Amino acid sequence: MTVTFPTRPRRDLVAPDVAHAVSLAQLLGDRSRATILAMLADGPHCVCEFATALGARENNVSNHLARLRDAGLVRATHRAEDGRLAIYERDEAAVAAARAALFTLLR
Amino acid sequence: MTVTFPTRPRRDLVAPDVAHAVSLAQLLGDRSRATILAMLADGPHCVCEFATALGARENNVSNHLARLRDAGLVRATHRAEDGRLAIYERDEAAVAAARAALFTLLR
DNA sequence: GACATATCTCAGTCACCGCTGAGATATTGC
DNA sequence: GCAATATCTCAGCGGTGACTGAGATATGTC
Repeated sequence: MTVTFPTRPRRDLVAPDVAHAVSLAQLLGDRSRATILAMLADGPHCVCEFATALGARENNVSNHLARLRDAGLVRATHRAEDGRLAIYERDEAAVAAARAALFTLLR
Repeated sequence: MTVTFPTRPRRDLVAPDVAHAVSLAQLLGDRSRATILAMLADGPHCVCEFATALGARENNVSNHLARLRDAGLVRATHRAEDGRLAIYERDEAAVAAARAALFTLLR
């Protein structure tokens, strides 16, 4: 049920801890990173594919991928066919956890 | 089903449009705004309550609320008891739409 | 009316973050 | 070995955005 506003403002309210959800939202709040995550929903991609689709430089994309890696949302693998390519894929468990954290904010 | 990485990188990939989800994530990517939205899940609050809970100044909170208002996520009302108080409540339809947009990013 | 309270607006400042440029590493193909 | 390709790292620059300070408005209280 929804609580109605009391007669007088309350001064004892405690701010909920939103730090985790905020850091996730900051990651999603960039066009490049959001696009990367959306593209990864359809399967793995290499850095050069992101760079082409985004119209961005590869070192720029690499920086964004490092942020996503640090957050655990994606991981890099290498294929035997061409060891130069860094193939990125989503960590589905981490993505599900991120979904849950953001939904808690907007529950 | 998940698509595996092809033999060669593709150069014809198109970046999906994530603009709306990104702007929402930017709104959530700030501790003050995220806290405000989380507090509003339990019912309406006035500006001074947010300011106290956040340890922030009221003009600062007012600025954040203006951002959330512009995005349509919250709206302000005034009670008859004290017309000075601006009581904020969430727009549940807009919040649901925001949830859906962010879910699309992490689908 | 005078004062206090609650909120809003906006210009100015400062810190953070994304992009660039340069250079390094590793792998493949000739 | 040498050149090309793919990626990574990092310092530096510039723009965006959050916080502050000052002032305005509106309402409530005495």
